Amino acid sequence: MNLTDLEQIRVDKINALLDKGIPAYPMRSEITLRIGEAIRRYEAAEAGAADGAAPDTVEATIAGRMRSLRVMGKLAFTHIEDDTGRIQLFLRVNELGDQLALFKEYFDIGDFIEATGTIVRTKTGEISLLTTNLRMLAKSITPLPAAKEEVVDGVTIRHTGLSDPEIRYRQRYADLIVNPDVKRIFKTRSKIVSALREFLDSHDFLEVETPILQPIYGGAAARPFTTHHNQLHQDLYLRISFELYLKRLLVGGLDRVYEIGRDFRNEGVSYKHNPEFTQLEFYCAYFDYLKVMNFTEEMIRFTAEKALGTTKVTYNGVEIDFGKPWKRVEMRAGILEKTGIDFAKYESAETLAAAMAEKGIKSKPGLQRGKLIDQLVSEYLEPTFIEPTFLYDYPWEISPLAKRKPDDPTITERFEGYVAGMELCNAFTELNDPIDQEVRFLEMGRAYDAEDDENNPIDEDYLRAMRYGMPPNGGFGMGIDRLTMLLTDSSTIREVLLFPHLRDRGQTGESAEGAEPA
RNA sequence: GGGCGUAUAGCUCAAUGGUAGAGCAGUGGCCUUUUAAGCCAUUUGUUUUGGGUUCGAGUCCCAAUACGCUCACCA
Repeated sequence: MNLTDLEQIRVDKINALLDKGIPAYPMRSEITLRIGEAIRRYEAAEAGAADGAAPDTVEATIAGRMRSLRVMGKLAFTHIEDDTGRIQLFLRVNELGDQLALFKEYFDIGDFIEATGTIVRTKTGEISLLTTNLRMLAKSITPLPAAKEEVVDGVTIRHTGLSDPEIRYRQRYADLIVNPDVKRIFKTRSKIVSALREFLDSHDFLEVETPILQPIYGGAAARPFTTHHNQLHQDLYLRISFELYLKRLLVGGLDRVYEIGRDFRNEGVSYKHNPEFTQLEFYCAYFDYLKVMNFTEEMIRFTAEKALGTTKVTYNGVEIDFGKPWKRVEMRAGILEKTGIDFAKYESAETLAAAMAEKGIKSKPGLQRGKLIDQLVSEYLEPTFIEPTFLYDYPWEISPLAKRKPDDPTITERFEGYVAGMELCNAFTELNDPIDQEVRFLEMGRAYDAEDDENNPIDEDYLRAMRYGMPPNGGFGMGIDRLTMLLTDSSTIREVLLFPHLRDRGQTGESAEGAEPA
C-alpha cells in the first residue's frame, strides 16, 4: 500500500487509538435514529411544546460521516451526514470529559462516527446534538477531496471541490461524497425506472428477462461484443437489443411484455453513447405505432411527474414540457420542407444522391438509399427537434423489423421520438409476416455485404417462431440513460452512469510505471 | 480513428525561457456557541511520462499516455 503523507498521518492515528484499546473499525453501530428522522422528531416536539419552550426530551444515538470541524479549546462543533440529512454535533468538555481530547486528537473530517445525546438548538438556532458519548465507527484514511463547505439557504457551496472529470468518473465514490448533485441525479434515475415499471405494470405488462449472452445477435444495426463459452466451445455475443427474444414471447401468448436491461454495442463513445447502456423495450399485442405514440406520450408524462413532480424540465437552458402532446412530423414531408428534396421521387440511391448533390449536400459514395435518407434526417431534422417530436414513416430499407404501410410498401410504420435534438426512442408496428421478414433479412444481408465487412447472420429460430403466428403488435425501445439526461439536465451520458466506460489505466488508476530506475 | 485543447502540492488554481507559489486541507500552539470559525507558527512537489533545443525549460519543439470538446462511426 502506497500512502501519501496525509494518509500515513491517519494510519498513525488508527494505531494510536488501538494502543488505547479503541478500535478504529468496530463491529457494530447502535444507532436509534437516522439523522433526518432525529431532526424531524425534534421539530415535531418543538411544534408541540408551549410557546418558546425548547424541548429537551429528544434523545438519540446517531451516526454519519464527519463533514466539517470547528474546534475551540474545550468546545467543538462538527457536522455529520448520512443519506437522510446532516446535523451538527455540539461537543463540550462538560458532557464529554476526556472524550473531547480524544476527539480533537484522533478524529478527522471523513470519519464515520456515532454520537449519543440530546437534541437542542445552539445560540445561533441550529438544531444540534448535545453529545454525551462519542464513538469512532470507521476511520477514513484518504482525505476527502473537498475541504470546506458552506450551506447558504439550504444550498451547499463547496469552496474547494472535486472537479477533475477523470477523477470524478474513476473514483465515483469520492464524487458521490463530495458533489451532492451527483447523488440527486442517481436518486432521480432510480425514480425514473420505478415510474416506468409502475406505468407498464399498471397496464398489464409482464416484466421478463431474456438472454444477454446470445448465439446470434440482432434487433439493431450495431457491432457486438464477442465472447466465448469454454466448455461448449461456442462463440457468444452480448446482446445489442432484446427485440427478437421479446417478440418470440408474443408468439408464446405473452401479449404484453417488457424488459429493462443492459444492451452492449461495440461502437464509438460520445456524449450520448456508452458501450453498455440501459434500454427499455416493450411489445404490446394488438397495438400499432399510432397507439404506441399515444402510449409513449402518456408514459413519459407519468414518469416525469413521478420522478420530478412536474412535466416541465429545463434542458441545456431550454424549457421542455412533457405534459403537452408531442409534435408529429412525417419524414417525407419534414425532409421536403427542410431540404426541398422529396425522397419518394428518387427510387434509387444514385438518383437520390444526385438530387442531394444538386442541393450541395455531400454524401459518402456508395451509400444505400435508406442511409442517404437517414443522413438527411440527422443533418436537417434531428437538430431541430428540440420540443418532444415524433418523426414517423421511415423508409423500409433501414427498418427491417417494421411493417410496411399498406398503401406504400417502400415506407414502414415506424417512428422515433426526439427531444433536445437527441433520439430518445424508436418504435414500430412490428412486422409479423414471416415471409416478408425472411425477404427483409436476406435484403439486409445483401446491404451489409455491399458496404460492411460485417455480416449479420439470419436468426432462423426467430423466423420459425414467426411462422407459428405472431399477433399484430406494436413495439417500443427507449434509452433510459438518455431519458435520465433529459430529466436531470445532464449534458453527457457519463453524468447519468455511475461508472461510465473509461479507458483502462490499470488497477491502481495510476500509470503503471514501476520503481525500476532503468 | 481524425482535429483542437488540457495535464503544476491531497483539492482548486498561479508562476515574461532565469531560485516553483497562493488559498483550503495537514501538522504544532491559543481559544466554552462555531458554522468557509478565528489568531500565531509550520510541512508538503520526479511540474503526467520519455526525448530534444538552450548557458538555463513548468514555460519552446517532438513523441507517448490519460482526460475534455468536436468530427467520423453508430438502420
